[in-house]
Amino acid sequence: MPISLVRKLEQFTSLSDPERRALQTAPMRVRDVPARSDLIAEGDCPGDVSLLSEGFACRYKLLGDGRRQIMAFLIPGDICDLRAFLLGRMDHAVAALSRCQVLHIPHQTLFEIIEKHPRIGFALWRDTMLDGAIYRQWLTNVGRRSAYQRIAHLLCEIWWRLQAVGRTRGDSYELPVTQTDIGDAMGLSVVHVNRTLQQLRADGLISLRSNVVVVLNWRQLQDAGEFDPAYLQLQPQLTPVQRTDV
Amino acid sequence: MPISLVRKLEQFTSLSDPERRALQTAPMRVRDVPARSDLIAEGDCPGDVSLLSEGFACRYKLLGDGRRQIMAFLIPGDICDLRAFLLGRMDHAVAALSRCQVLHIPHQTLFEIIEKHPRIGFALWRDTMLDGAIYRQWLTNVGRRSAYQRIAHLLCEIWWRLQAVGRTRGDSYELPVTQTDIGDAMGLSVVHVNRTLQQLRADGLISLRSNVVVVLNWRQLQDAGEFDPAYLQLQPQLTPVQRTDV
DNA sequence: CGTCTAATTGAAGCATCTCAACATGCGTGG
DNA sequence: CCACGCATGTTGAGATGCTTCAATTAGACG
Repeated sequence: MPISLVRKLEQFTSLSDPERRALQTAPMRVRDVPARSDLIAEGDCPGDVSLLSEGFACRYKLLGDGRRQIMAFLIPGDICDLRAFLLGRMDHAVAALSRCQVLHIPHQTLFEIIEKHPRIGFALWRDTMLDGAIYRQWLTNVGRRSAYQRIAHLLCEIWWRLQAVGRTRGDSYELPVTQTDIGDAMGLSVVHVNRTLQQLRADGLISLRSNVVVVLNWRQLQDAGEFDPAYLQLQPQLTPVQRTDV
Repeated sequence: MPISLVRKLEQFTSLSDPERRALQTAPMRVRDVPARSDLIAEGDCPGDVSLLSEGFACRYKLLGDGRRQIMAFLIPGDICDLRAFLLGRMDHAVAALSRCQVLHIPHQTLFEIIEKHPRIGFALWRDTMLDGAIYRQWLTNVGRRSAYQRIAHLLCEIWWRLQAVGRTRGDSYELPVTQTDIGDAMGLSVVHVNRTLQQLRADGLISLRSNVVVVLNWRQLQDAGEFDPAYLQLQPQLTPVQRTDV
């Protein structure tokens, strides 16, 4: 089921009935976006916030010579442009990697909800802070780890994040992303990503075919990437009931 | 003059008299910290927020093999551990690079101020969002730029940030940081940092001696790093009057 | 089936790293 | 005020992880 703002926020905070109602009754536009198109361009000043409710997207910047750096992968439940709500202009672009569904909430509406329900403001602020934690991990990855370690870490991170929104099936998940995308995210060339993935496969850590990742050896994959999920601030474990959307 | 919380927030938002008063009358502890010591360790759950009012610090993580990644440089006016205010446990450490002075505000106090003055909450949230913008730039640096470009970009960024808090003297500023620190921040070895700095000097872009950076050729330095200060969200220009602290 | 994108492979080059000295500067105790 | 000692900066040389270029193969889709 697509992800709502209520569900998004309840990942981190429990909401009261009035809070939940305020979010549910808010006017909201749904938009479908084709794969490989920009959701938001660098420099945009959107007038509403978009929540990714289905699909895979990324934040990226283009460099002078045309190369690209992907700075984040966005999965269902992630907010694309909270930045513009607070700071106006977007300093980076957001692109759909697969077909996406996006929920739009006018800034004005969101602002009024936060004014009336400050805990929702805190929950969103917390979410911004969590993004920071992910950026720091990525910096560590790109700055100090080998290609092998980086990709291992990335594959772990994505599993955990998808797991929190019910988008995994056991040890496997769909990753609708090209090797070029992985390279642009981890600061590597496609060629090297390709060879590194082959290594990960040869070592029996993962399988990856037609955009489906299967983790075959959790222990080794986590160790390789020095991955510790603590920074993702996930609940100890969501029960199936909590996972049911509102 | 050391930087207060009022001054910090007024970089981005103008405050009303009651808001300013609430911040000024808040109980606050001042602490002096020697260079090269940890302000906050990874895993800490501090009970108050620390604002760096004097000195230079950094956020960092240690890797399994002992290598270090610095994820941010903190300058006067930066908040060290807002993360713990929202998410509890620190996912990284903060170390003083020079001698530092830190202002401590109990979480409880800050929380009450925000409850009473929601705009202060927004201002702090905005600050968190701005940190995100800096992380994204660093990711782009480390992921896709050469050593020469990275360091050029870094030296520009620091000048602009210091300038906003009145810590520059014309085109020069003090950077109490070793070449090892720069390497750990930009994902480079000390040796290569050293050679790259020599190149920047040889090309006449900068001078750097005993921790003093002088930008000799702005145009070339900015071009080299593809630096555009827009992401730092600085006021068009602070007048000397606005710069006067409260 | 042809077309287009993504994945794969080989080979050569280079930016950056590692190791290992050596130089310099600065704070401190004598 | 000098001399020692340690942190920091500098240099040389060899090694390598990753890149680039240039094909080739495999899949997906109308």
